Amino acid sequence: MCIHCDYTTLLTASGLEATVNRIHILETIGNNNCPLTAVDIFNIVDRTQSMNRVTVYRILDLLVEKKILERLNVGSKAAYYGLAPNENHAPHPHFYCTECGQMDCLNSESININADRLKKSFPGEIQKVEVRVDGICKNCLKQHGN
Amino acid sequence: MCIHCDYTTLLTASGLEATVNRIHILETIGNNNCPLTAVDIFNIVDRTQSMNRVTVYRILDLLVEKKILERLNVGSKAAYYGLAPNENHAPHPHFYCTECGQMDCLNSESININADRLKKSFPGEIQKVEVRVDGICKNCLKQHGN
DNA sequence: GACAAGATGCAATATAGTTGCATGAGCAAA
DNA sequence: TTTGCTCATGCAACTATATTGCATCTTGTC
Repeated sequence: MCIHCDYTTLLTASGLEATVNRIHILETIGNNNCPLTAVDIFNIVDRTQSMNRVTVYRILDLLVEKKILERLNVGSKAAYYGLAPNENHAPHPHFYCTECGQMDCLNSESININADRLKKSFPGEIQKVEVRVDGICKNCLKQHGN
Repeated sequence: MCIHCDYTTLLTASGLEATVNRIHILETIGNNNCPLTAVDIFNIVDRTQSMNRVTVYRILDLLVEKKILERLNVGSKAAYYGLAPNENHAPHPHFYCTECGQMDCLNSESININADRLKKSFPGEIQKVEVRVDGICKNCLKQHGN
């Protein structure tokens, strides 16, 4: 997904050490074209480099806090992680298939959002607006259809 | 929150028995002005009517499936449940305070969403568009501020 | 009342994420 | 190079959330 992001730079720019584990996790997410759960990430990373489950959770938490990753949520299930919006990635909505559980990135132009009204009147601080489209993906529709 | 919805009618219209437990759960959610977690609902209901935890989960799942309730999700935490959009309730976005975990309903006009483009081009079936605003609520801002 | 279908309860289990504490790696001053 | 510090990681135990299987109870219908 991301041939533009230099993970080492991303990490050091946020004041984090660019450790092997962090790079592996970022590469795993970046090489995938859709967000992954912590368990997915652990399984993929652990195939080649042994890494502790807890370390995965801790790195994910840290990178979300530093806004290098974004956490996406969906019905009562595990959170998904993808690269956070940055100069190479516009913020974009996600599609979640309620049949197969697949999460996909949608084009940033596919949905138009205007939160100006809210931003003007809201008495708290707004950090982000997350848009998730739920439905049934093409593949599942095909399998069910006939 | 909802003095307009007749829960018994809502249930039977979906082909469900209007059991005491289901009514209690719907009343609990409807009387609250913001979405609640399954644990919240269990605690509230169980104070007056003894009800099994599992029953709460099962009823919530069922009512979400029948689109009487909607399930809202947030970072790695328990799901929240609110009344689903219907003739008395326009679909609306939600605000989630990352400090205190409070979830609130926003006015349906506060954010303008246009998904026409997606709906035209998307190859699957779109069931709903969920919008969640994350940030820090007024109260938490005040406490932190000074 | 007897029956069937569906609802509920209970115990056990599964899944996701967190915590506390010990160890290890990397860096920097002496 | 050694010492000491800081931060990263590992491991085991734990918590929170949700689900399953099976037994029992309720409700509506005849």
